[in-house]
Amino acid sequence: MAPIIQIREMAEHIGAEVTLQGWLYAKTNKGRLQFLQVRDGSGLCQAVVFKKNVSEEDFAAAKELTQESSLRVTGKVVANERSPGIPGGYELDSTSLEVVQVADEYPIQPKEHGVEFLMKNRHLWIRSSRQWAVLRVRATVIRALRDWLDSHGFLNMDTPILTPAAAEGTTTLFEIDFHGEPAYLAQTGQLYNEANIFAFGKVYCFGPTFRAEKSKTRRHLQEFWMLEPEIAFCNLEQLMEIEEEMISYVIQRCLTENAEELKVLERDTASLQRVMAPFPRIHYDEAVAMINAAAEAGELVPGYDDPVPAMPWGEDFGSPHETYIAAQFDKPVFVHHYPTQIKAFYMEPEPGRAEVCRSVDLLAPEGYGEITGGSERMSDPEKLIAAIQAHNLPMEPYEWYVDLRKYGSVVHSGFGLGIERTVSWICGIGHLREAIAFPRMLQSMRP
RNA sequence: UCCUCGAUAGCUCAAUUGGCAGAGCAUGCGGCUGUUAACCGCAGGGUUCUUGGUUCGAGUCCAAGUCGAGGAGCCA
Repeated sequence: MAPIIQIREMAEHIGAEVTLQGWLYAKTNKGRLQFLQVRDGSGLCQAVVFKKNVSEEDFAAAKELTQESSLRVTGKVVANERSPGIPGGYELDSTSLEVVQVADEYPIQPKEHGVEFLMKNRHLWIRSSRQWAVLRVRATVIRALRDWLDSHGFLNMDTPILTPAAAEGTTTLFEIDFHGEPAYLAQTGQLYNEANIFAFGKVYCFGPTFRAEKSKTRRHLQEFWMLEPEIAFCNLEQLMEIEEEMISYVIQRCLTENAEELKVLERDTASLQRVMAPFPRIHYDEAVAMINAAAEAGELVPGYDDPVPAMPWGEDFGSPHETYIAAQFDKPVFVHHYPTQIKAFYMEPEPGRAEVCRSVDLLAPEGYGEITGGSERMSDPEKLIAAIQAHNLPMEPYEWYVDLRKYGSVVHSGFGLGIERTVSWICGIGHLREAIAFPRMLQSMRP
């Protein structure tokens, strides 16, 4: 019996007889010669079936195979420059074939399809090579993030998904019935992580978060995965260093571990190779000045036909503003010190200039938008209570949160990183829905 | 919530001013020893999103609705 191997390891078996097990991705029938494109989850390999090299029955069986039929195919691994595949350059010179199931007529063809059709068939679409590549990059991103954090003294702490109150008060939440009491699906684990750091120093949580926003754009999902590190004895400047080191590491890991996937996606890797710390940093004041200078000069938003709109100091950036700012740099750019009034209550105001706070967003290049948002947290209990009251939030749900500042309060900071946005950026794809296997979007949660 | 666009064969699309419903791919049958979304021949495949209206005549024009896409706001 030939050993069963994964297509990814073909190169290590040149000249050997092996068995591949997988599904038929595509087939070309040339009469006495058939080319079977077999995918097994790890890659894609062409199995060549010559009539004279296999039994009558096996040759006939190969002829009956439809797209996505499951099979096992045995043969000799041959290096051949002409062979397509992931990775390319190897093929299987088949000697025998076992059909597991002949698939029904498969709806997705190797050609252009519309979004609606593909989303309706998402359970099948994930088998297609582009989707397969994106989701493998996603796995690498998550693995690399965890590796970096785990090896830099962070402890993984899981935070609750069922929560009694809004963490930030502003965003729309999914309300559920917690045995007669209203509860909400978490939109962040941050407040709990702030408790965790006083026990463990440096922590991160990673899990799904939920936003019931009426957003219907390529940059929004109703359910997305967020990584949230939180660090004790860490100020805003130190936070930015952590972010840029971690993200540079993740990009470089993807470049080495997912070279084949990025090739499938036809991603321009030169722009990713530039993503090395340090990243440029600009103050909110500076960003507003850049935007208004561009607006005055009549510059267009990169990628759009609309001019950059002017904005008054004190407002949050609109989507066109973010796109314009990010396009001025060839690396991700930090924008820090946003106006206090547009940010969450727990952010530390800048000493001596309380109208701005010690917050920072990281904007990805190429129009991929905000991929992290973070800040130095308020560490004085009296100021925190005042902030909660100023935002008209109820005191009771935050009592434990204020408590943290009474027993050994320290300067601390943290941020959240959106996984789907990061994956979309790395893969160069146009919509977040492709960066998660089964996206939840406004008016769409099937399959 | 607002703005813009769209819906025709299983899929992707075409159909001139309102005048016979079309093609490619997929499917079935046949052919082919190097295909890369192969190619060649033959065949089958339609409630033109729904409802109403205008007209001798509507895929095409009008109205309402449904569904989808892109964008704004908000955000990661």
